[in-house]
Amino acid sequence: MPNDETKNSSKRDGMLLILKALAHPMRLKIIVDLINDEDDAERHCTSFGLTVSKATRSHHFKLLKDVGLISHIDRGNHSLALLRRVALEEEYPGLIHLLKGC
Amino acid sequence: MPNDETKNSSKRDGMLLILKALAHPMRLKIIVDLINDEDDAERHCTSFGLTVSKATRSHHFKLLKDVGLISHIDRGNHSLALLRRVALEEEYPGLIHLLKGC
DNA sequence: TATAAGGTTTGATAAAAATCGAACGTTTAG
DNA sequence: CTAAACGTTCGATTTTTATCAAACCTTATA
Repeated sequence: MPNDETKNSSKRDGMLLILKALAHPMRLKIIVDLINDEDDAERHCTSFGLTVSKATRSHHFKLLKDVGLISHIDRGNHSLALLRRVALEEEYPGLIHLLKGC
Repeated sequence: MPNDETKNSSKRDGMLLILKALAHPMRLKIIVDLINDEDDAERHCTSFGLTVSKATRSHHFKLLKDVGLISHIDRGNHSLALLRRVALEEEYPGLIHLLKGC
């Protein structure tokens, strides 16, 4: 059974990944846009107005998915992003509210 | 008068700086330690158990101060860090609570 | 099924951050 | 006042992250 130090440290590691993922202007914009869309609609990856190559765009969405901020529906020639709102609220309570105003 | 887009974007810029500052294991540990110290004591920069050179340590504390997470009292041969708890709670409500558990 | 329209992966390059040693500054102790 | 102790700044290096073009993959459509 892990002691408190271990528990805290692993929890902090997860938080660190989230913070790293958010610490980039494009990725932060994506997440904030998704948060501010109350309808929780699936969004095309191209619908965020990002002015980078598709390779770079793909890189950022993969990163956001890998840390659990979004789920990512891959339909081959069609890529959709969806905020993991409920899961995030449970795992990192307050995170969404913190970013909401941005 | 700035429109919403401008307002949001500058608010997001501030948030981005905070997120970047927190997106490093040492800096996150420093802030979480300060948050979990309910007494809001001033802490020696050496008291966080960071295993880096003093130049690097100084670099991280400067960064945390520059984004407003801590205030930094420089007494020449003595450096103290203090969480800007009230200001942070006002400017980024929920941030401290979010990090508290880590 | 062939082709077009995305998205992803790979490999290379560019940009940003972290790190350290050395030189310097400031305070305190002797 | 001098030396010791500690923090900061500077310059150079290393490590990490971001970026893109090209090749490839997946789906939809003619």
